[in-house]
Amino acid sequence: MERLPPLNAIKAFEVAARAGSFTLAASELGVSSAAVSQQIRNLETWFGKQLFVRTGNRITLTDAGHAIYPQTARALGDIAAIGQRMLEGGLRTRLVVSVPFSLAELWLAPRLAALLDAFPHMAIDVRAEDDPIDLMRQNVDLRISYGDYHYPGLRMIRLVHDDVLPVCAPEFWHRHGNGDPGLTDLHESLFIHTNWGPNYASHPTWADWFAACGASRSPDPSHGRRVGLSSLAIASARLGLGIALGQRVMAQADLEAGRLIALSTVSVRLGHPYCAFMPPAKADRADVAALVGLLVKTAPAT
Amino acid sequence: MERLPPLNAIKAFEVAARAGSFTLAASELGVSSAAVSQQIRNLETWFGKQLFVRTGNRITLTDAGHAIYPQTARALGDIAAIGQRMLEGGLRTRLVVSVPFSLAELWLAPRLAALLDAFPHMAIDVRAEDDPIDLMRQNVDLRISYGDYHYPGLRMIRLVHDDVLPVCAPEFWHRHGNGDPGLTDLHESLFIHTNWGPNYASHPTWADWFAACGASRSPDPSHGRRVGLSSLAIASARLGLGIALGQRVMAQADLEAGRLIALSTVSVRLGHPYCAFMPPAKADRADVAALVGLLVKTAPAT
DNA sequence: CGACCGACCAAGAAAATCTTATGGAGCTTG
DNA sequence: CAAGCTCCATAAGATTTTCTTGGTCGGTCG
Repeated sequence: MERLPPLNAIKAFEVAARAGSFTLAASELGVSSAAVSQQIRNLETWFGKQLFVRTGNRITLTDAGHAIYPQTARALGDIAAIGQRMLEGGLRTRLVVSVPFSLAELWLAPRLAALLDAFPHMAIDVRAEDDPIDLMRQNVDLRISYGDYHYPGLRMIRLVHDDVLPVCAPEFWHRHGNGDPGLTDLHESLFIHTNWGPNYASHPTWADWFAACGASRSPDPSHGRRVGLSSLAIASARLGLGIALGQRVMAQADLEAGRLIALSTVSVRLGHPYCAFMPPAKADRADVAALVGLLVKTAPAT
Repeated sequence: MERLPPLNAIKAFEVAARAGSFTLAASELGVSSAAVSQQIRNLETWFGKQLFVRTGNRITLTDAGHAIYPQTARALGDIAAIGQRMLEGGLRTRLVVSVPFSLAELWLAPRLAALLDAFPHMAIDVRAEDDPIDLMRQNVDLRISYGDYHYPGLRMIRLVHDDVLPVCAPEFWHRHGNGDPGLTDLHESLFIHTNWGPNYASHPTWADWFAACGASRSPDPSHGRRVGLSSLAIASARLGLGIALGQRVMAQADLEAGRLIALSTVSVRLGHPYCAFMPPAKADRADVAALVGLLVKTAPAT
């Protein structure tokens, strides 16, 4: 004894009945019109009754379809409302954002500043932590991570596909530079190497950058300075400690302010983009949407 | 911007919350407990909130789960009710049964008589028609067909896997018989051949029956009588026109009444069972359920 | 009358779902 | 207190559902 009609077919029916067209319904649902057609037919054979009359290329609700439409719309509306209630449930309007350590200061902070300009009363928690993290357990509304692996069930939005380029402080270049954009003759000890940690095997190194230049040089990481965080490489370069292979998004502000200079136009793309992850239900929250919108907008065109 | 939580996960949640156990919920849903576990987790990541607390091998609703349960139950109940309304919609309580020509008289009719004994006021339409038929267009509530091909979306119930055996009228055997259960010496013209029609290539013939006996004989269908309907073969045999390879379910009554005699205990199974098909929603109708129940009950154990 | 639009259909592709098998945590029992 | 049970979690692979693609047909509009 079957009990419940196929729920996704009910959903398709509700949209199609409202839209008055399978094609429109399809675009609302983000699928092809054939898919809607099939779902509707599925429901019709379940009931053993036609729900639409097909007159050539147009559809109209049958009496039976008319009879059940309001109920379907109401029931689905109720279910949609469940998601909303869930969001307000905790009566906590604090927005919790989690970012990797490296992005917190040089990338997220300035953007958050812009957001707070627009919404001065928004309560935001920023948590700096490295993967892996569990959104649910730690009550995180929005997580920024490196990599576009599609975690099952989480909504993902690509933010920026960054690249790295050699940067250093102007004084440093004044003192040590030789004017060669190929950086071929510089002493090995002048380079800052970033150790990305075990989780980030795909990050570019100085060897990658020189290879992109067509040079065979590859400064030995055992000489020179080494830092364990990409934002720290930028900071070190800014302080005149050497030439860093810095991520553009992190160096941007310093470059514009003249605290850093780019030593070449050659850059190497990172293996993956930075992405935002969130539980799908939270994508509807105004504050989450605002922040994601801002982050996407301020991303350089990829 | 996603809008609706995954509906099947909602369904799983409703059942699990009501049952208080994933395992029980799983058996109610007819799936494995792992499936329920996954669906629940799916919903939890969608909301970004736990719905159950897992304490070892036991589960309890969280506050959030408690908060949404009533809504889910109500919404799903509404959707289930849609199916019910659909059934009563036409205010027609007439039960429409469709059977192949061959089954109408000798198989369905006596069973319907039994049903009407029990429910004298039941209004029944019997339609005799061969495949293919379209349940929906022709407003058929229950279709009996040969073959257990699972039509997509229709509920199917196997009724009886019939076999054929040689039968004839007692007087006929008295006149022409030779006492040999192998029927080896009978003249070819005494056999009645059934032409099952183009759709039924798998039906057994006299050749199959003799092969089952281990005999090499195979009466030439160009001699003897030929009929185009299996029930007509039974009727012809009853009238003394020859020896038919009759289906047991059709000959049953005549055999018991002595109007036909079985000439052998050797029988050949049909290629497929007879099955009942119906739109899933109609399986809930009391009259449909009653008829199906009766048909299943009166089927000989297979 | 011809071009376009929208629904249908069938086949293959893609994705969601389920099963199986395994492991662990907490009861219950001897 | 340990052994055995039950029940949930998890991962990998299988299965089934769902979706897309490409093509056809009927109807409508210019």
